[in-house]
Amino acid sequence: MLLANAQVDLHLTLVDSAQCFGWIERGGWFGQVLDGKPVWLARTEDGILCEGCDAAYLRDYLDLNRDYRALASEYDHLPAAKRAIEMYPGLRVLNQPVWDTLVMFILSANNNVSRIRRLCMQLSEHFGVQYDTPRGTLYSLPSPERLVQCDEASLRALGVGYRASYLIGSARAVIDGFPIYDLAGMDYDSAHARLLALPGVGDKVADCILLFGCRQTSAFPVDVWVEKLLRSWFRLQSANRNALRKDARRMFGDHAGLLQQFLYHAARTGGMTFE
DNA sequence: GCCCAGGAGATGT
DNA sequence: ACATCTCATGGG
Repeated sequence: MLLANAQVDLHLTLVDSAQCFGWIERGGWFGQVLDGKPVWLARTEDGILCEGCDAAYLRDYLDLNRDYRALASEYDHLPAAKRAIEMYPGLRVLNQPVWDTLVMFILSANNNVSRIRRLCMQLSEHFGVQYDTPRGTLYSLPSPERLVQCDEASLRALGVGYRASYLIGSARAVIDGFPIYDLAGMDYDSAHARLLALPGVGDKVADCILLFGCRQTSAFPVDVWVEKLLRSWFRLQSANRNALRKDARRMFGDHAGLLQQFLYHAARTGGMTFE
């Protein structure tokens, strides 16, 4: 299946942007299991080649139904914001399966991108479902049901460290009825507050789950890079990261989180420098 | 050895 | 409400 006129840089969006950690790259093809289906993507001159899922699903996952030029124009009054969006025309903010997003961002706490990716792979290869395809083998992340069967020691053996108990505890909560699939339909403040009940989920991880897994486009994750850029580029003087989160949402509006991804990437990769 | 990484949780004030 | 500590692990 060919997805025509797709304005997306697969390597930038799926690998470099640190909003997901499960895609593997092999010979120009990108592979991951999405909602129980092994998916392979590749760029051609005409668009995105896709094996394993239909066009509507992929368009939604890659957020291709959104006008990112219009997004940039929402920030005409904030030059640094507009510049960051226009600097990366191939970067999109993904709409990912919420459980996978929860697992990945529990792993992300106080961790670096390359190691998060490695832990995600370890977890998938040991406890996920294996899919053999003509292009190679892919592994899903473990389901909540599989994860609660793991003991803490076996997860620590993979290198996840103190996050082992968080993974098991959040899996338990989901099995016991925590409404992860309702978060997308809730107002932001309610959804954010509910997520804090899960072990391993604080203010920042909750915002990542809402932004990358629940279509809550105003969710604004504040990590070390975002704190730095908010103070430097936007002169915010909020006392701490929680206050920065609230002030940034107020300043950037309903699509604050989409902007956040461009700002984060510009700061982390040096596309825009600090003074 | 040190500091850092898409921080969270526990404790003390 | 806010400040401080600890928690694994690998890389620079």
